[in-house]
Amino acid sequence: MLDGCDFLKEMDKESSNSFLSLFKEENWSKNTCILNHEKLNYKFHIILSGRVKMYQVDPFTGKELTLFLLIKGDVFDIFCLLDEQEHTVYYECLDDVTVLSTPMPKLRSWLKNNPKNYKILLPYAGKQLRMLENSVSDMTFTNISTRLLKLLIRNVNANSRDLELIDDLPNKEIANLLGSTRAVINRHLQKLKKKGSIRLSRNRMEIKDLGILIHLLECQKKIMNEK
Amino acid sequence: MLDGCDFLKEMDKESSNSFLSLFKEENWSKNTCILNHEKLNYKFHIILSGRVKMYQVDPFTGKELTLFLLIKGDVFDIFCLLDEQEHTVYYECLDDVTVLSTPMPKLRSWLKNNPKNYKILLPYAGKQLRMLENSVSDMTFTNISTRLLKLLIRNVNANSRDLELIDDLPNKEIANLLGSTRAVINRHLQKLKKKGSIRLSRNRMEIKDLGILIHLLECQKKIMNEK
DNA sequence: ATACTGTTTCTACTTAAGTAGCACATATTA
DNA sequence: TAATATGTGCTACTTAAGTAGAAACAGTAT
Repeated sequence: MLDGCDFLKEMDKESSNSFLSLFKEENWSKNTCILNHEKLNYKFHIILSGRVKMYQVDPFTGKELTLFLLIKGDVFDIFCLLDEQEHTVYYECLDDVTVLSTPMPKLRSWLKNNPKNYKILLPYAGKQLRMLENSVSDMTFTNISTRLLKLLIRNVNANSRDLELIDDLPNKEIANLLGSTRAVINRHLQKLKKKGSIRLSRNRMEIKDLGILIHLLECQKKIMNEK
Repeated sequence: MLDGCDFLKEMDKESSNSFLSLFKEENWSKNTCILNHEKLNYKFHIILSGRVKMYQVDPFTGKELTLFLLIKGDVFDIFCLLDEQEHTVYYECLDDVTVLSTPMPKLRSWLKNNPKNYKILLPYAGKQLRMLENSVSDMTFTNISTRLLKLLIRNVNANSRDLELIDDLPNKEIANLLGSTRAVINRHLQKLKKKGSIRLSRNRMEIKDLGILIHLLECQKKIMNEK
C-alpha cells in the first residue's frame, strides 16, 4: 500500500509500524478543497491514491499558481511540519483521494520520542527544495513554450509512452502549473498540434509523436544558444 | 560568534560543543568562487561573516540567477546534506568571508550518532523552502518593478532606515537577484530616482525616501486589483 | 429536448520585458 | 599617467506574453 513511498523507505520495521499506527485513513471526494491554512498546522497527511494540487492564489488578481501536483507517497504540509509556521497555500483534490491522516502534534511528539526518525524528513525536504529551485530557474531561463515542452516530456510514461498525470487537465490547469494563462498555453498547444506531435480534445491531451517534442526541445536550446 | 545562528539555537549545550568541534575556521577572500559542484558533497560550511551568493548559470545563454544571498548564520550546501545528491549550483564570495567548515561525511556520521540533532536541520530547511516558494510566486504574480520595490524595502534596516546587504551591488547583480537584466533594472531604478525615492551612484544605492517606495508598492497592488 | 456551464479555438490588440549599442563616468593597475 | 576594465545612463527596436472577446463545441443537469 505504501510501497514506493519515499517518506518511509529509510525507516526501520518497528519504527514504521509505530509510525503508521498514528494515522487513520480518510477519503476525500474529487474537488474537495482544504482552504483553511491554519488547519495545516493541525493535521498531517500522506497520500495513498489520487492527485492533490497545492496552489496559491494572488489576492489582487485572482491568478492561480500550482506549486506541486502531489500523488501517492507525497505528504502535506511538509512546510508546517518543518518549521511550525503558518503556510498560506491551498489544496484541492483533482480525483477521489485516499489519505492517511494524523494530528500534527501527535506526529511531532512521536518524532520527539523517536528522534532518529527525524532523518526520514530530510530527503523528502531535499526533493521539494530541488523542485522549487528548478521552477525558479526554469522561469528565469526559459520561455513558456519550452517549459510546456518540458512538462509534457517529463510526464510521458517511459514504458507505455503515454502522457500521464496531466493528460486529463483543462488548459487552465496546465497554465497554472507553468504560471501562465490559458490563452497563452492554448496558443502553444495549437502549434504543437499543427506539427503533429500531440492530439487534443476536451480535457484530454495525448502524445502522438514524442520524437517531435524532443526535437523541438532541442531546437529551443539551440536557438537560445545562438543568441 | 554564532549568536543568532538559526542553525544552532535549537541545540542543547553539550550537543553544540561537540558539533562545533567538528569544524575549523577558514578564510576566503572576496570574489572567491566555489565552482566544482561535486565538491559540495565533500564539505559543509557555516558562514561567520561576509556575503556568499548561491547562483545558477544557464548553460545556453550564460544568464545568471542568484538564488540566495547567504550571510552570517547561513549554511551550505543544505541541499546536499539533506538528500546526498549532487547540486548544480555555484557559490561566490561578495566580501572577504569567514566560515566554519567540516567534511560532509564527518557531519553525517556525527548526526547519525546524535540523531536527536537531525531536527536542527528542519527549521532551516523550512526557511529555505519558503524563500524559494516565495520567489516562484513573486515571479508569476508580480512584474519586475514591483519585485524591485519589494527587494529594496525588504533590505532597509528598521532602525537606521538605511539600505543594507544589497546597497553596494552593481545593477547587474540586482538583476540577477530578480532574474532580469541590467538594462531593465536600470530603467526601473531611474524612474525611482526621478521620483526622489533613491539616490544612485557607482556601486551604491541609498534610500532617500522610504515612504515613497512603500507608497509605490501600494499603488502597484491597486493597479493589479483594478485589472 | 433544453438550458447551462465549462472548454476550446481564434483573432486582434497592448504592454512589459528583453536586446543591442554607445557615450560617458569611475575605478583599477601597469 | 596612460591604459584598461567595469559600471551607468540612455535610445531605439523587437518580441513574447498578457488581455479581451466571441464563436463553436461538449458535457451535465433539469
